[in-house]
Amino acid sequence: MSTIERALGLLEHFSSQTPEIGLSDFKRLTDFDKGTTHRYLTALKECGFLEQNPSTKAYRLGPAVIRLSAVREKTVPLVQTVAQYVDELAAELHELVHAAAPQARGMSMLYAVDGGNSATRVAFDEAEILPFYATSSGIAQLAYGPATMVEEVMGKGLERFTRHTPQNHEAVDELIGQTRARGYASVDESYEADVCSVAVPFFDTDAMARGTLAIATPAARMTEDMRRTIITRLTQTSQALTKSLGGRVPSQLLDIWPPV
Amino acid sequence: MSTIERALGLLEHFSSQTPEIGLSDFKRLTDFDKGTTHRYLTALKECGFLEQNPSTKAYRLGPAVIRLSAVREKTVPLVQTVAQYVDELAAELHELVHAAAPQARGMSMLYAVDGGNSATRVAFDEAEILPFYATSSGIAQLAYGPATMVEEVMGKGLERFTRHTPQNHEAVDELIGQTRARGYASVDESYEADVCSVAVPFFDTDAMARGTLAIATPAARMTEDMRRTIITRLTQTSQALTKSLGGRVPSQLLDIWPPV
DNA sequence: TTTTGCTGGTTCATTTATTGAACCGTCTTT
DNA sequence: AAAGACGGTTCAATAAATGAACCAGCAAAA
Repeated sequence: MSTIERALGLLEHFSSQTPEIGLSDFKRLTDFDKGTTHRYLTALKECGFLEQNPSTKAYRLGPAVIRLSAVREKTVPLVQTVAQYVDELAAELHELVHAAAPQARGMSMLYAVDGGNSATRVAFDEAEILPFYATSSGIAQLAYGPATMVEEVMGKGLERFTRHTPQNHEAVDELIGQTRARGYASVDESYEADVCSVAVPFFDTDAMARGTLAIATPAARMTEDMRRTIITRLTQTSQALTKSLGGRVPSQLLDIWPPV
Repeated sequence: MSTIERALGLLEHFSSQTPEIGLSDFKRLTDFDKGTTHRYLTALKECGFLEQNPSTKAYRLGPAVIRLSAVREKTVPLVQTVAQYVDELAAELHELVHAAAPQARGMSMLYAVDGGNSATRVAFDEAEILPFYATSSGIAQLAYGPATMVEEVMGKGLERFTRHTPQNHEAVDELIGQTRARGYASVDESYEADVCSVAVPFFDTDAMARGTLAIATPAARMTEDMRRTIITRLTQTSQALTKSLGGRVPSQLLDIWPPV
């Protein structure tokens, strides 16, 4: 792993639970040398990706991420398009609805709405990078994305999250095959205990998965009826979103997904 | 400049005008070796900061900036607070209103609204990093921010943007002094020809400038009356915003700024 | 009050990763 | 057909990165 990747990896430690992180905390989180860590933090700060809280000296995400996010949305307005579809689904089904996009080592959150009105809800963290092989979103992306993404996953070890996490590449391949056969991914309790989800891809102009739409519920609420409703609404929404983005649903899915 | 900083510097080349950039274009923009540039782009892509357009192979900003921006706003909800004040000022004064935050080498855009309803407007680019010494926002930040920021600017060369750009550190010091005396910065036509602006800081709990609010107009529309109105509304809005953020306006400004 | 332990931060001899000139395959232009 | 441009790769030489040891300041424990 290059110096650049090691430094940027520090940014992945921030979340709602850890808004600020000190130098020594970073050392503990990463097992990097403190001097090395300090140099990475200083470089990230110099470029605006981090800033220091003046009173605690702890580091937090800086203005560069706001600026670059605005540039990205201005130039590739994906979140603003996705948002309206996610808002609508969340208002209708009253569960956690989220959109994610692939990056090299997992699915990166784009937009999420917790439409839940129940006492029990699926916890959500926008910092999360969902592993490809252990989540519905990830498996949906692998099933309908470039073959090279599957090859990359097959070349790596599989970290275990719950007792249902796929433990070998054959199991992952089986999930991918299943997803291709039925037009959606549903990998229950594989990444988080007691959480069930369904995900579908949405598509680019080259009919490759550009990202995914997913709905997650506590296991108790994912009845057969609920699952059918979710599948129907996700496949419909994906077709509308793909069309909005000027993308193209691959023909093998047009045969499986009910038309809108 | 470290390898990390050189790599991250590539991200600053994206804007509305350049949504995608190819490897060879990056080489021309940066004068880095093509092999070196490719390695930087690959590392940034691996971490989700860049993605490649499948059809053109050109690079564009990736999903990591969206995710980290969401994390940053969740943990330090500055943009969402600032946005309502900027929206209100833009609707009222019908000019370009923007908020920016400091990073090491300039002011980074947080949020902007072009409230203009005239044929002539100030062009705006959210990718922009405003140099401290040549913009109203930058000078306002230097005047009311940590002394170390002024020292850093004084230790560097001053690039010229227009014929009004301050050409030596004495001139910058004079602008800072003037800003401290009157409670706002107004550095006209120094960064862009024919553009006038006024900026004020807003404050953190330690009474240090956390960022700035600014209004920019074409020179022809910045009449004496307009300037007075802008100054009044900016100082009032900064006090309200600082209060919303739980910050503290320094006492020397409370003597200058009219109370709300 | 003194000692210990923790924080953020710095230094520089040693080590490792980075660098960039030269090269490659593919596609477009002349 | 040849030249030129693109994205991308290789590896000997080079420069940057590394991390153990150290620092000052502050808080906690003895």
